[in-house]
Amino acid sequence: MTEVTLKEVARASGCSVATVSRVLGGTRPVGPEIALRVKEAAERLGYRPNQVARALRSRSTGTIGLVLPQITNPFFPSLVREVEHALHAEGRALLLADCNDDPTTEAARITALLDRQVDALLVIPVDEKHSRDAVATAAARVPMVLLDRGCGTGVADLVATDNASGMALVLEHLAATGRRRVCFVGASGCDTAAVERLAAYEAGAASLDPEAPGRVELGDFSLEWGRAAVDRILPFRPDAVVCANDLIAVGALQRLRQLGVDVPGEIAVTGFDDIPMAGLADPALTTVRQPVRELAAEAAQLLGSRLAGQTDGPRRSVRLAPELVVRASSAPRAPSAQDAGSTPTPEEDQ
Amino acid sequence: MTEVTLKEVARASGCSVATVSRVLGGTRPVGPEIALRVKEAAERLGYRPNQVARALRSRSTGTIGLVLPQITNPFFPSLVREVEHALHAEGRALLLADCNDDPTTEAARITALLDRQVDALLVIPVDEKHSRDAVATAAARVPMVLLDRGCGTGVADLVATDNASGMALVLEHLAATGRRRVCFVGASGCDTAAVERLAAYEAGAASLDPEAPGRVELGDFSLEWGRAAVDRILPFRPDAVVCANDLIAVGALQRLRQLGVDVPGEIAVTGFDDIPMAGLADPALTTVRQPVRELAAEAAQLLGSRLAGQTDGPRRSVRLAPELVVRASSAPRAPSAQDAGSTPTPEEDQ
DNA sequence: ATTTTTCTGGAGAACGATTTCCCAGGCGTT
DNA sequence: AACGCCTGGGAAATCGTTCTCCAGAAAAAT
Repeated sequence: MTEVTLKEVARASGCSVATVSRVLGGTRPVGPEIALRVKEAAERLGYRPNQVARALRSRSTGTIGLVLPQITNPFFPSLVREVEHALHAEGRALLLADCNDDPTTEAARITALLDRQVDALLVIPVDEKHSRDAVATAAARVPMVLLDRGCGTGVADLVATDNASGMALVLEHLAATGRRRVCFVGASGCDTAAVERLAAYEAGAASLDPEAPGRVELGDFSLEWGRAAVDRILPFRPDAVVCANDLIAVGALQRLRQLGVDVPGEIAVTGFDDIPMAGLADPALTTVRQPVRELAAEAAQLLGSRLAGQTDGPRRSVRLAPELVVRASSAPRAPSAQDAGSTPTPEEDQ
Repeated sequence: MTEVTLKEVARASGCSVATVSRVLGGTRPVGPEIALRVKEAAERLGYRPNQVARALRSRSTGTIGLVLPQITNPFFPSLVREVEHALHAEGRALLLADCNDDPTTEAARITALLDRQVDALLVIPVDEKHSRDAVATAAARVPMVLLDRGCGTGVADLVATDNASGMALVLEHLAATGRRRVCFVGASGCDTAAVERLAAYEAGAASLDPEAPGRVELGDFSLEWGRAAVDRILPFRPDAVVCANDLIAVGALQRLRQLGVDVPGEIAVTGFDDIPMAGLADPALTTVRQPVRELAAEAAQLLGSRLAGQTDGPRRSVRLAPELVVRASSAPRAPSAQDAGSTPTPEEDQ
């Protein structure tokens, strides 16, 4: 019933532990008949190498830590899933830490994982500024890849979606479908997703309609904020509401429906992320799909190359292009001319 | 830059590694002045005990493995979150494994975690039958607690929601609000959640209306099935649709809305789990809230007691009572008498 | 035939902590 | 004063691997 160790396999096959280790690990050539005896004995006894002992000796646990703000954020589960699969495919395991959107616990989780001798860290930082210290000191000790969100510059490698081009896709789409008075509902948070999407919106919106830049409202990445923001932007009579993520957008949709506003007839609504809920909203939400699988694969590969010795190259920053998913919430307006009172756009009822 | 070890602390404080270990671990009393020297040196050097070495010696990694079917199933993230917090609160870490709803990869993940010397396993089994072998053999090696779903009897400890009483709450509620022709949309899967909820429905529905047992349709735990199932039960003109989980229910709501059926006016819809999406559906979904935090806490505590030596007691099975969350989707019908044709219930318009 | 290289296998030292065993004093008892 | 007990501390074994030496034999080169 007790654990089968190398020593027992050695005894059973009549040779030394060194030889057994060599046979099983393929480290050095071993005579064919002894190799066979060893393999048989190991098989027969059901030997499984003790990863802890192996880790102690080889100074590598084969474990990767993943620290994220909140697993309950609906964008993360699919990301976690892909990361887990990518890591398991190379024989590594995933230590998961949820830090409740709090930089302090984030720091605590990071040191806890370092104490456990993780080979590397994947971190989705909570806050661009407040996460920085913990991330930087940790990055000095193990390879670290930031995922989905950045954390200052030059602190660690980064794999993230190209928020700017995603937002540009949204604005082009809205422009192409005749929307002119666009508002933005974003988050005032200090994570890079919030910052970059806002910046990209402002850049794009300015070029879209220079003299009448859209109204910008900032709250947090929540459904409740989406609902509340609608009441604050409605007086500006927008014909499109660009939201910084899908949760906000779904909240906005709910409130608009409650107020009897026609979406997409009067107002188009767009999100960002393409969480599962987006396709199920009513109307289905036009959004920007993050390349989740590719993000995970890229992060895993980058991590792998850092672990394989490329530990001192320059910091890499990989941006993956997202994809626009057009759904009902931004469908072109039927020529109902219902909103002729506010901003008459003569070319729309040709 | 290199790792600070016990030996270095010993040298810096002028005593042996044994003494340092005793001071820091509090294993045995040590003279006050030496203890102080040691603590100062450890602090000054920034000593952090190497958990791998500690694990090898003490035969305990402080790591718990969690194996679940699919992290993307919207019920699981909150459960994972609570489990993670409960474990971290006692200084343990969580190794996460997602097995893609496949019993074969589930078995592979379990052995991978065992090879990593996890102290115990938390498993949400994919399938009551096909998961059994892997779970049973693993349970023979480490403490194991099944979470949310069972896996045969007597295989391992179990902490789960009392599905039967949850379903009973739903049926009582529907009966109390005057629903008579109830249909059930469930899952034909072999996990205990599906089985128990179906069984409880059949028991409760029979006692509710003995001569006209409701129609039962079985598919899987998905939104798509919820949509499809609506078309199959509508010919039976139900006034309530009980769904085995929230995903099915939300799918059903969508299809019913598409067909122009009034919910809850004509038909009430209920779900199970209370995933975040439930409160956001339109109409908001009446459902059964699983006590997620309590499930996690109970599982962690049970695991703790097993790890503390209670390894040979009888298998425990803990069932936690869920809570009915009444929302709009099952509101009592306004006395509009719109459905007078199907099942006239004279007492409802008093 | 002798020297050098290669090749195979074993003995044993790490890895970094915990823990057992042992020893040197200090104190109390007879 | 002698003996035993208790206390505080160090030396060393241990956990299960990996890996570096080292020794002997066989093969190759001189």
